[in-house]
Amino acid sequence: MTTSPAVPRVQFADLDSALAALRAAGLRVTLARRVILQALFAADEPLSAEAILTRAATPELALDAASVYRNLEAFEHAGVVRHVHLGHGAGLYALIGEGEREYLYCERCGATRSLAPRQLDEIRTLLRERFGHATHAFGGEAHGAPL
Amino acid sequence: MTTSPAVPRVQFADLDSALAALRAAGLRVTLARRVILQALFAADEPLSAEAILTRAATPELALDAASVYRNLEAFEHAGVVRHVHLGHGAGLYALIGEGEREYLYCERCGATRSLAPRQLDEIRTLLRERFGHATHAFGGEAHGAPL
DNA sequence: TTTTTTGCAAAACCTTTGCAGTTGG
DNA sequence: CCAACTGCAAAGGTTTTGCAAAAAA
Repeated sequence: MTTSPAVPRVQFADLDSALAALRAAGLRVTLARRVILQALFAADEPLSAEAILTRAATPELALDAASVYRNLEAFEHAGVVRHVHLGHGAGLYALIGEGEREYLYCERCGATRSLAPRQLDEIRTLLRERFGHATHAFGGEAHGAPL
Repeated sequence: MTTSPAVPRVQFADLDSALAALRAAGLRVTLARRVILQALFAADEPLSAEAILTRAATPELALDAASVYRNLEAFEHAGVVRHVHLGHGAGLYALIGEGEREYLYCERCGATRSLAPRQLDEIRTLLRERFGHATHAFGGEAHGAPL
């Protein structure tokens, strides 16, 4: 696998729109919230609270786990992130909105495959037809062929 | 909703075949293992370790949580149960084998809908065709119309 | 008898909560 | 200024691990 260091792939929409969503939800924009969102925007996969803490910690900012959890919950209420579980580990948080991704997790090998939401449209339709569910944020787990 | 107390619904195959599977995997058949499996057979939904502990505890048997976890892990290796997560709570354990069920969990209302495995055949096929997964033990989470 | 399994206790994780001090609007 | 937010510390819930006693084969 090769990487393209000159053209960093921008996976999600901009940070400012996420901050605007926070303001719209009546939340204040703080430094802690900025760096948490930046960590999520920089990653192209869901992050655990601990992973966010690690990535957002800088010499000058003493971010605490409690704040990360409290903020992620606030973000979830504001419709900015969603809280998912892949496998048996800690909960993970992923950005919602423009550029949002869906995830397929392999229980056998632990790999996570990132999908565009549209790639699950057929499955969503089938679920709705068969079981009456208008599924959003579909988070299935599969095991079988490695991802 | 009405119940039929006179005809208890037998949801899964027999306890003896599960015990045979344990022996086949080189595990000993102990009283603790018997009562854990009985609790799972008696329930028609996945149970948490704590739920199993509550249901399996009797005045004469001092079953411990550590034993429940150790045994559920052993059962999983032996192919007798599977370990799933529905929502954000504790892990749940469900029987595998004849009479096995699949579960659809509503993130909005918390309800769990039990399905016959065949009811997911179409979705399994679609997943395999689109993403190359021979999914077994499909454990999707959905939210939308209440279950 | 030999190995596995058990209960108990302690620890490891992950997450939540209380509180006094700080910060954003 | 005032309500919202923060770090710190402590607690809560779930799961794992170490070890000597008990039970299965």
